[in-house]
Amino acid sequence: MKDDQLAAREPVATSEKVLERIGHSILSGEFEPGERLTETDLAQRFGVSRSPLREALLRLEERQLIERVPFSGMRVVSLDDRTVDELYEIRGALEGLACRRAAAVITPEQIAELRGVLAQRSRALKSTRGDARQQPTIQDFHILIARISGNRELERMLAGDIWHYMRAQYRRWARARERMDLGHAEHLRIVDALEARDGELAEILMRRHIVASRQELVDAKARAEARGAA
Amino acid sequence: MKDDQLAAREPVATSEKVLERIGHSILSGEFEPGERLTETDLAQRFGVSRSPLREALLRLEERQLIERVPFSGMRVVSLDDRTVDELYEIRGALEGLACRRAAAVITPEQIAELRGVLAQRSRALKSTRGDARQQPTIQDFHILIARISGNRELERMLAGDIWHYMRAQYRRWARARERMDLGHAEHLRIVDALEARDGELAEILMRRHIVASRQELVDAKARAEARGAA
DNA sequence: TTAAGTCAGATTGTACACAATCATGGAGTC
DNA sequence: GACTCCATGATTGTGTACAATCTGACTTAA
Repeated sequence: MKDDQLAAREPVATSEKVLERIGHSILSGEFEPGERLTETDLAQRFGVSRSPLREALLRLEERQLIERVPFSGMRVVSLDDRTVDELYEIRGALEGLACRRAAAVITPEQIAELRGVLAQRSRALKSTRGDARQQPTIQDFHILIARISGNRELERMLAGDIWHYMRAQYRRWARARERMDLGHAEHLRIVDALEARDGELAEILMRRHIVASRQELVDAKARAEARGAA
Repeated sequence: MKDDQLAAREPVATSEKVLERIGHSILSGEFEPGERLTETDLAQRFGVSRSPLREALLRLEERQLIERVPFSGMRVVSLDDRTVDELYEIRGALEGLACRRAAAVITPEQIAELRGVLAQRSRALKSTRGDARQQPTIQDFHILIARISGNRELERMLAGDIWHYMRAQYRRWARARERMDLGHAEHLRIVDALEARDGELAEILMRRHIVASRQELVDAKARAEARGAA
């Protein structure tokens, strides 16, 4: 069962199904960033009419996964370095807030749950030899903190597609696993701070963690470009 | 000219025009929160077909201004107290970030611009006798800081409709002007901090300012309910 | 050679008809 | 009397045809 909560009913309408499919195609990299899309092609490709397809595309546009220009065409969003920087900065502020609030209300059971997620992720990391594409619990840790904070709007915001998309572009370059181990240590320290009910510290640690993640992305991209063409 | 920047082209498509109209109707309170809407009625009302109307409604749903349930109906979102609390908390974190970053890069010209906005608002406040509905520059101050911060995604986020809608519900109760004067003083202190390039202080002041605004909303609503039916 | 103008092709935007689904009310039964 | 079932109306979801708009190439003239 996937719907963790809040009655996420299975999609019955065609538009919902095609929305999930296209969204997944973008997030998984099946559609390249910047790739041009046409309604007719997509409709044929997915075997649906243009009407439900359009609905899906409009939603994706509102979620900033595709860009459209009237009467002209549409394309998959390509996040440039500046935008990724900006998004990471926003994410740091939001997750910092989540940590601060979570520290005030967290229960022992929830602490155990957080540690469980980290342990599961650590195991999965070893078994798959660091293949980042098969980590189902990476962002679960962050989302879980947001949920513990009790701020549903914050949780909803941090669960948005744009963040997944941002991370997806990261996976393209990051084959190295050093960062993963470092990240794991940082995660543990965040949980420690939450357990100590030190909201201020937890917020600072989370902000640093996100800054470090962003820095690793920059470095990984630089290395990749140095290998590729320079 | 309204398009401040970024080539906000005038809408040519019917769906864009009807989107603006419905959005304005919701934000202005012409459509009550919780009011039920039907596609057929709205289509007749605005003299358009259901197709462009549906596009507008889908966008509004993604922006959390209306709620839809498949095959059943749709209604204008009604923000309950808890949600407003959560949104204010998020807004505080985001605007705090904007202040922190703006302090690092602000120019004397931009400081003057901020003071200009405050002065204009102060004048408007006197001339219209504190009628909150005719304040075109209230949120301009906040958006301007976000713009100065240089984080375009942050600016886009803080310019979202949901925040306008949240404030709109506030205007319903707030006729008193004490809060406006207090808010004015707080705004001035924020600008002072920005001018001193004290990002940390600016962030703290902005967070407090938003907490105070939220508190005033709670009090105003309590007073209104006490007057009305209690 | 370059520039503007125009025309065709492609693509999106809109309208309308029909199908799928849901909610409400009443009839029937236990 | 309360409950279940079913039919009917209302509402949204989908398919298809057509109109509006844009892009790019080709022509033509300076």
